Amino acid sequence: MPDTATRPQTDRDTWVRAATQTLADSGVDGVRVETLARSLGLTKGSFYWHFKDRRALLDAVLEHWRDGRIDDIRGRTQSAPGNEITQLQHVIDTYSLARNRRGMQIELALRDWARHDDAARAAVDAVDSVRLECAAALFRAAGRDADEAMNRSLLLYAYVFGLGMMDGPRDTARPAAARQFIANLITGH
Amino acid sequence: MPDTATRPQTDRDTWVRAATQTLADSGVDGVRVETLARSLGLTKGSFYWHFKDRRALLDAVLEHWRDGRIDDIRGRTQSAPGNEITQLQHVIDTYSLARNRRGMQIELALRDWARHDDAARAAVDAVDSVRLECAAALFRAAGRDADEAMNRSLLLYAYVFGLGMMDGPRDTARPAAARQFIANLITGH
DNA sequence: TTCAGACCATACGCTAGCGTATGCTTTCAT
DNA sequence: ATGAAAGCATACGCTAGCGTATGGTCTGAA
Repeated sequence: MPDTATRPQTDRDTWVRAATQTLADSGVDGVRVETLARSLGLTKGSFYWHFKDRRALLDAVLEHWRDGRIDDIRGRTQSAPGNEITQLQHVIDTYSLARNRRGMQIELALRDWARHDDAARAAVDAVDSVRLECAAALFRAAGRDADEAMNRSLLLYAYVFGLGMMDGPRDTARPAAARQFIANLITGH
Repeated sequence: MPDTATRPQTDRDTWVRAATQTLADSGVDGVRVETLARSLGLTKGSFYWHFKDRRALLDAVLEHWRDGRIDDIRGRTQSAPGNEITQLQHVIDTYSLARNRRGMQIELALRDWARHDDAARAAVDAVDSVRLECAAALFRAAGRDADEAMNRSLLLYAYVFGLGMMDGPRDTARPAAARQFIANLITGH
């Protein structure tokens, strides 16, 4: 019994992972099934056995990303004893630091994709709403009222993604003092 | 004497403008010379008379955008009597409001393009550095020291572009109170 | 008038990529 | 052992798009 639900996924996931990588590097339009096949040492014959068409692959990428992000966010913002602000600052660092560059690349590629594609838009929106809600919960736990909590959350995420966009592939890490100053403005400390 | 410098530009500009429009709507990869030609009621024969190749058109788009932006920014931040903060808040509104959606679409398309293309990266960087410097000058005029001025400028622009990215084609204008709260956090009032 | 050059259309060859059709192996249950 | 299905390769037709070649028209200057 090959795990009637999970087992047949592993091969599909190979394609999904490769597609995600290409997405991060070259954008959606860079995700081509023949190119992907070559980079995997396979051919289209394989691809079209696992997926109906190119669109099905893209949808799988979206689903995979969305679920992974939501799990990650939930794990990252749960269980805050009394140091919610520290936790929020950590969230900022997670996104704005040079490490995790890959995650940011995927974010940016997805968000650009979302400008033309409804499914991508839906995935991004779903993740954003979880992110905003979780961050707002932390702000509320730190004593802010509901409106302010949401506004600060919005500022937080808009800032980190905007920064990722402006910085491009620059590895010039910004001075820690600068990062700290901005983080304090956002969190209010 | 047909303006040996400016006159021959007008026809080229027709292509550049159309390309910029398509860029905003569909990203760089949507800018195709045959498609563009059709939408202009022309053919490739015309295009390849004005441009060496597709790349030349893209470079012209970059140059046109860069010069236009820099002029605009300079005009928008010059001549600040004593109300620099008001001026900065106006900059935030300019970008984050639903109007001027087109400008934001171009920004986002260019910035995504800049992730893979060095020339686009250079154009974006050039504009950003002018923007940041001008905004920082306003902050300094409002009494902030050089470091803080630059940090707040960075926060300001990262926020507006990040917001543009998160909002997508949503026309749900955010409540004025929310926008005001965030603008006050950024400017420090 | 006539000739040059600006401006544009038509037609061509070429490539990348999509999706389909078909056949070859390997595995696994009967 | 054998038939079915999983998993993959090969070969095909088709389209969009690039860049080139070539020829047409129209205008202004000599």
